[in-house]
Amino acid sequence: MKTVAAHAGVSAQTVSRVLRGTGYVSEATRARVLASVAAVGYRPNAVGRSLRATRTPMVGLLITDITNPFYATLHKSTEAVFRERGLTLMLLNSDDDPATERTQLDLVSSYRPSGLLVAPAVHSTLTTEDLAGFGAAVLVSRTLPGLAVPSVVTNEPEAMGEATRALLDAGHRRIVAVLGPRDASTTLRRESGYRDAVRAAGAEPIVRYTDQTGPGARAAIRRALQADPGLTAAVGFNAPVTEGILRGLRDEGLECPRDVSVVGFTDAPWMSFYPPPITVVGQPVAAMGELAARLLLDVLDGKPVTPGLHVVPSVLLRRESVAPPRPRPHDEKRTPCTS
Amino acid sequence: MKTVAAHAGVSAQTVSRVLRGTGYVSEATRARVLASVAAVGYRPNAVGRSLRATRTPMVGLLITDITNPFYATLHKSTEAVFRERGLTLMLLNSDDDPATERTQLDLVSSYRPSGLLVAPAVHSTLTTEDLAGFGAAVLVSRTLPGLAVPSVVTNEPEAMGEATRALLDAGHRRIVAVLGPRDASTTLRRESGYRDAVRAAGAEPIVRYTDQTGPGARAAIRRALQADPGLTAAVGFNAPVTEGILRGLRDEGLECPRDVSVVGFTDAPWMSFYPPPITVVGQPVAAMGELAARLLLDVLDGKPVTPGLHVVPSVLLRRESVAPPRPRPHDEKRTPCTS
DNA sequence: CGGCGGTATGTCAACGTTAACTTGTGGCAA
DNA sequence: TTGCCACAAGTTAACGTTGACATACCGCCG
Repeated sequence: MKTVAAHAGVSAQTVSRVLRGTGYVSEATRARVLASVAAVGYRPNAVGRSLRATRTPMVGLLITDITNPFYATLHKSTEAVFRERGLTLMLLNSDDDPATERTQLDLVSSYRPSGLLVAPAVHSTLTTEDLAGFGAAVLVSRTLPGLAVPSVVTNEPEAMGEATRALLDAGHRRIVAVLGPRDASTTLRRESGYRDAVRAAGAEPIVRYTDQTGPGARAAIRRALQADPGLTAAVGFNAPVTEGILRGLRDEGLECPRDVSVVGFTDAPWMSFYPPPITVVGQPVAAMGELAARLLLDVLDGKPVTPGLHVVPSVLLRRESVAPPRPRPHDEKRTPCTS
Repeated sequence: MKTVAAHAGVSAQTVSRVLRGTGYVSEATRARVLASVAAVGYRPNAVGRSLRATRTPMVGLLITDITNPFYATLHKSTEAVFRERGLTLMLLNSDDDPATERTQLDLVSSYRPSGLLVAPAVHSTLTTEDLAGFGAAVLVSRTLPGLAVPSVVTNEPEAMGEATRALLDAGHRRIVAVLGPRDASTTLRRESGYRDAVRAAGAEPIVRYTDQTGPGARAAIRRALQADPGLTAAVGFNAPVTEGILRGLRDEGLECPRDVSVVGFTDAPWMSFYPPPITVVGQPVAAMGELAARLLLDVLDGKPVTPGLHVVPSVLLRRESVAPPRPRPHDEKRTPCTS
C-alpha cells in the first residue's frame, strides 16, 4: 500500500480511502491512485485488515466428514449465503472425534472468525463456554444438550415415525430399525419416532445399534435377519446405513422389496435410480444450511434469535422399496454369499 | 498477550518465548507464564502472527464443486497431509466458472497463503502470472496448457484405452463414448484413449459430447441409442455421466449388461453395489491428492520439483457391467418410459 | 473581513506477534 | 582480576490496514 502511495504521490491513507470508497477523494486523485494500483500490481492484504478490525470476515464450518454428501451439501448451501455477504467459509473436519473437534476449534478460533457453524461430533464434549469465544455460534444437524445456542435440526422423530408408518401401512409388523451409536442425540431422536409409531400400531420394536457406517450396518442387518426369520422390513438410520442394509440383504440372498421392504433416512443421489428406487426421508439439507447461515448472520447483526431448536421439516420421498410383506423363504441350505 | 505478560509480571516477549518454546526461559518463569495463560484464558491470535510472518500458514484448495465426491475425497486427502505440517486448508468453490475462479483466487490471495492447489474450471483462463502471486502452486486433476506449474493427473488416455478394450475384448464393435465438453482438457485426453483403442481394433469411433452432468448424459445416450440401433456398449466420461447413461438405458427399456454393456471413468460409492456392479476406471483420488500436497510442500521447502505432468496410474476395476454383445431388440412399438 | 461548513489530504497510533538487538547476571577459565 | 560465555530477561520496530484527529484550502454568509 505504501508502494502504491509513493507511486501515486499521496499518503497511504488516501489509497485506503480510494480503495474502500469512503471519505473525500478528488476525482483526479482517485484516478491517479487507481492507475498506480494497477501499475504496481497491488493486492489488498486481508491479514492486515483483519488485525486492524480485530475479527476476520470469516465463518468456521466444523463438520465430521466432507466426504459425506450431507455435509458437502451443507457446505455448499451455507457458503452461498455467506459469500454474498462477503464472508469466507472456513471448512474444518473433526473426523467425528471429540479431541480433533477441540483441536480444530482452537485452530479456527485463533483466526478470530466472525462466527461459527458446528455439526458436533457424536460424543462431542463442547460446552457453552467453548463456543463463547466466537462472536456467534449456531449448531446444525445435531443438538448438544444444555447448550444455549440456536440449533437447526429436522423434525426427526416425526419424520422417522412417518417412514415407519409407511411400512406399517403396507402391512409389516416385524420391522427392524438399524440405528447409529446408542447414545448419540440423532439416534435418540430417530429411535423415539420409530418406537412410537411401532407401538401405536401394536407391534414390537426391534432395534440394532451400529457405528453408523455401511459395513457396520451390513453386519448388523445380517445378524438381525438370521436371529429373526420373521423380519420383513428394515429402517435405515442414514445413507451409509441404508446402503449397508441393501448389501446385507443381498448377502442373505434376499430381494428388496420382494422379500424385505426398506426405507431410509437421508437421501443420496443413487437412491433415486437404484433398482428399486429407495423410499427415504429426505432431509432438507440445503434449507437447513441456509437457515443456519441466516441465523448466524442475524446474531451477527444483533437481531434477536431464539437460542433453542429451529426445526426444518423433512419429507418422505415415497419410491419403490416398500411392498406388502410376504413370508421370508426358509430354506436352511441357503448359502449366504460373502463378498 | 500483554494481559498475560502483565498478569505474570514479565514482558510480552517472554510470553511469546514460553509459548513457542524458543530461546532461554527459566523454569520458574515458564511455569508462572503458563499459569497466567490459563488464568487469563489467552488464545493465540493467528492474524497477528501471520501479519508478522508476511504469509499465513494456510493453503488454498480451489475446486469446482465440493458436492462431487471426487473433490470431497481430494479435500480430505490433502487436508490430512497439510494438517500434520500445521497448515490449514482453505476450501474454495469455483462452480466451474472461470469468472468465479478468478474472484475466489483474488480472495484467497488476499490472505497471503503459503500455497495453492487448483483443480481448474473447464474453461479456465488462469495464466502463469495469476499463480505467480502464490508462494507455490500445483494443479490437480486438470492441466492447463502452457502453465509452467507441476500438475498431478492420471494416465487418462491409457486408462480410457484399457476401459475401451474391456468392451472390445468382450466382442463389442459399436461403442459410444459419452464425453464431457468438446474442448476440455480432460475430454481431449480421455477421448484420445478411446479413439486409439477403437481404431486399433478396426472399429469406428462413435462420440457424444455433453455438459458432463447426469441429465445431459441421459439425454445424450438416448439420442445415441435412437440414432444407432447397432450400439451395444457405452463408455462414461465421469461418475455423473455414467449414472446418466444407466438412467438413459432404463428410459429406453434396455438392461445392462444384457442389452448394453457399460464401463465408466471415476469410481463412485454406489457403483460397487449397484446391480450390476459397474466396471469402471478407478482414479486414485486420494493418492493424487496426497502427491499434489507433497509436491506443494516440496516447493515450499525449496526442493526441486519438475514443473510438468506427474502421473498417478488408474486401475480398471472389473465388475459386472460388461457382457458379450447381443443384437439389440428392435421392436418399434417400444415405449420409452419418461420419468 | 472574520468565521464557518464543505472538501481534500496528511499524520499518528493501534490491532497482536515476533526477529533482532540490548541489558544484566553469575560462573569460570586464563 | 579480567574477560568471556551461557543464560534470562527486556526494548524496539515492523508486518498492512484504518479510525481518529489534524491540517489546509475554498467559497460564502453575516
